[in-house]
Amino acid sequence: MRDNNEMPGHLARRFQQIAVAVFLAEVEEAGFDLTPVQYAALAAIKMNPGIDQVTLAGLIAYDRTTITGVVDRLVQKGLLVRHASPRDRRARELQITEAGKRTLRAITPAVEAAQHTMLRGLTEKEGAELMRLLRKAITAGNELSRAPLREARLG
Amino acid sequence: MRDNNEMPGHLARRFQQIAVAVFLAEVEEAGFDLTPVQYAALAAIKMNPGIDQVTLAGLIAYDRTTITGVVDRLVQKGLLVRHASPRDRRARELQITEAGKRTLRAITPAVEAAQHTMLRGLTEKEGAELMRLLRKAITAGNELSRAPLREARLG
DNA sequence: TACTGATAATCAGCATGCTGAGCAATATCG
DNA sequence: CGATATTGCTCAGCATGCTGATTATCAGTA
Repeated sequence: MRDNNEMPGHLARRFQQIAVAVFLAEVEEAGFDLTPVQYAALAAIKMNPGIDQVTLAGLIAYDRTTITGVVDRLVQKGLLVRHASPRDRRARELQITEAGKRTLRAITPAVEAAQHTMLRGLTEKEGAELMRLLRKAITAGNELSRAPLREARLG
Repeated sequence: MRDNNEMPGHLARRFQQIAVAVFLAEVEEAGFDLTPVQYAALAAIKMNPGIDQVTLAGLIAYDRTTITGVVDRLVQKGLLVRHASPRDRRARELQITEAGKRTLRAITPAVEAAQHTMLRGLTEKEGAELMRLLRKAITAGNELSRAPLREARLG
C-alpha cells in the first residue's frame, strides 16, 4: 500500500482543497461572494461576449451539465444575462452585465492574492515549476475527463 | 486579467479533475465501483482498525461532515462496519470487513495504474518533482482549509 | 421534403465538500 | 459536585461535478 504522500491523486485533491479554501477566504475578505468556478465563468464571458454555454464550458473545462447551474446563479446575482441566440434557437448567448464588470474589476486583487497565497510555501522558482509541470500533465491528460479544454471556435 | 494557464488555482482544479476521471476509469475497468475518497477511507481504516471518524478525517484530510456520508456508503456496500466505541459513547469505531479487505487487495493494481496514468505526460523525474512541489505547497497551506491533515493521536 | 444524425441545453440522480447548527457525551475547572 | 467548555457525530442547505436521459433544434442527405 503506497503512502498517501506518494499518490499524485491524493496530492491533487489536497492542493485543490487548499486552493479553493484560500480563494474563498480572500474573496470573502474583499467583501464578495463568488466561487472559483463562478469567477472563471464570469471572466471568460467578459473576454468572449455572446459566447454560448457549450463553448464557455470548453474554454474553462467544465462539464456541460455543471454550467447550467453556475450560469443560473450568476444570472440570479445579476452579473450575467442569458438570452436565446437569434442564429440558433437551441443556444443561449451569455453577456456580462455592468454589475458583473464592476464585480470582476473589484475582485481581481483578491483573486491575485489568492493565487499567491496558495503557493506561499514555494519559492518563486518552485511556483513557476509547479505550474509548468501541472500544465504539462494537464495537456497530456486533457481528453481523459468528460470536460476537456476546448479552444473557442473561430468566428 | 491573468490567463487561466497562469492561475495555480485553475491548474489545480484541472489536474484534480483529470486525476478523478482517471481513477474512476481504471477502477471501473477492473470491475469495481469505488470513488477516490472511498478508497482512501477504506485504506486508512485497514491500516488503523477501530479508528474513529474524526481521526480518520484528519488522517486523509476530509471535512468531518463529509465523512459521515462516505462511511455510510462504505457500510452500505458491506466494506466497513461501524459501531459505538465502548470507551466513548460519542465516537463510532470503524472496522474493515473481509469483503473490504478483498476489495482493497483486488483494486490496488488499478489504483496504481491510475496514479501512473495521471502523470503520463511527465518524465519519471518530472513526476517526482511535481509530487515534491505539491507536498511542499500542501504542507505550507495545511491549516488554510477546514479539513487539514492531522496525525493520528498515539495510543 | 422526409429521414437521420448531431448538437445545445436541461434534468434527475448521485457523490463530494463546504458552512453553520444542533445533540449527546465527555473533560475540565472552580 | 456542578457549571462550562470541548468533542464526536449528524443534519440541513448549498455549490460543484459527474452519468445518463430527454427535449428542441439544426444540418446533411436520400
